[in-house]
Amino acid sequence: MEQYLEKLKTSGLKLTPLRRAIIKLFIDSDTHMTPEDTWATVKTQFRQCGFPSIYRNLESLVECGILTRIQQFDNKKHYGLCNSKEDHHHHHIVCIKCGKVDAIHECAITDIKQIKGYQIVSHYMQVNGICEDCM
Amino acid sequence: MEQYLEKLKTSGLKLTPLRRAIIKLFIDSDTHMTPEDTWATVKTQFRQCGFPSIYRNLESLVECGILTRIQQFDNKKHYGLCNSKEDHHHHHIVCIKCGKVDAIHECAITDIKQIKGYQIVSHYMQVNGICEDCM
DNA sequence: ATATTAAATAGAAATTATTTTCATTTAGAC
DNA sequence: GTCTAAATGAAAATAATTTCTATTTAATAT
Repeated sequence: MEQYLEKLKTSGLKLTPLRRAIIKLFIDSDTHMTPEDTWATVKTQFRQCGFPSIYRNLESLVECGILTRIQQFDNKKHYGLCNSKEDHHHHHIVCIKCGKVDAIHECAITDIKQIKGYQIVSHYMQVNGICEDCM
Repeated sequence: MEQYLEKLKTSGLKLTPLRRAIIKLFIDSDTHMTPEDTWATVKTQFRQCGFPSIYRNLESLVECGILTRIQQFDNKKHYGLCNSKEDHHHHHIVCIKCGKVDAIHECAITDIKQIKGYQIVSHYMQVNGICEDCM
């Protein structure tokens, strides 16, 4: 938890009870979640927690590097905890069984200078796999 | 156009006027589009073209390899023409200026056997760049 | 401790995107 | 031409996300 609160502070975001609860939820659940998933759990502790706060916070927490966006092609946003210790470029692997997210530092693109006449600006990579617990 | 119609046939999908128009639109526009973009253009030719047909067809065309899903993190679906000649594993590069999509065959993951105890199942990679025309 | 202030919150309502349902039409095979 | 499963359009429903606004609160300086 400490490392995440540190990131919040660095980004100038306030440590509100809601934010703490969201972060704790991601740490405890160890899976990626949609805004609705998040809200469903958080509202058991904060009876009057609104959707907008969930949506805004999930995005804020991505901005400051605590969460990462996970792609699922199902019309919903998905977020996972970014457990990377380091700050620089990395990707994530997602367990297709339990939804667990892990930072990975393998990256092919850094070696590729030029692609068919394109100038590379950025890239997104998501690896899907099965984690040890789910094998 | 021929190569795409071939893919349709192989997948057992009927060649309807709407499908032909959608494919032609992607060929001509040379950019990725949301269902709404697609509908807006297609309806100039098919006055009574409904949303559901657009949504269904875009997904069908992804299934048979004519289109590919493009990730944009903006709550909309995005589709681009998949111009890969070959059938096997590949990724796409997207021009951040004009939206043009190209197949690329560079792939890092094929070299990586194991990631931190995960068994790799699949991966998605999207490279964003600037194409020659936009440089 | 207390006051201050910009940031964060909840709630309601609005907006936007997507899907379902179903009756009708049509492409492709015979 | 006939047939049949697939595809279509229209309306309505659903689901996801955002906007708006008044209120509250965390963090800072006093």
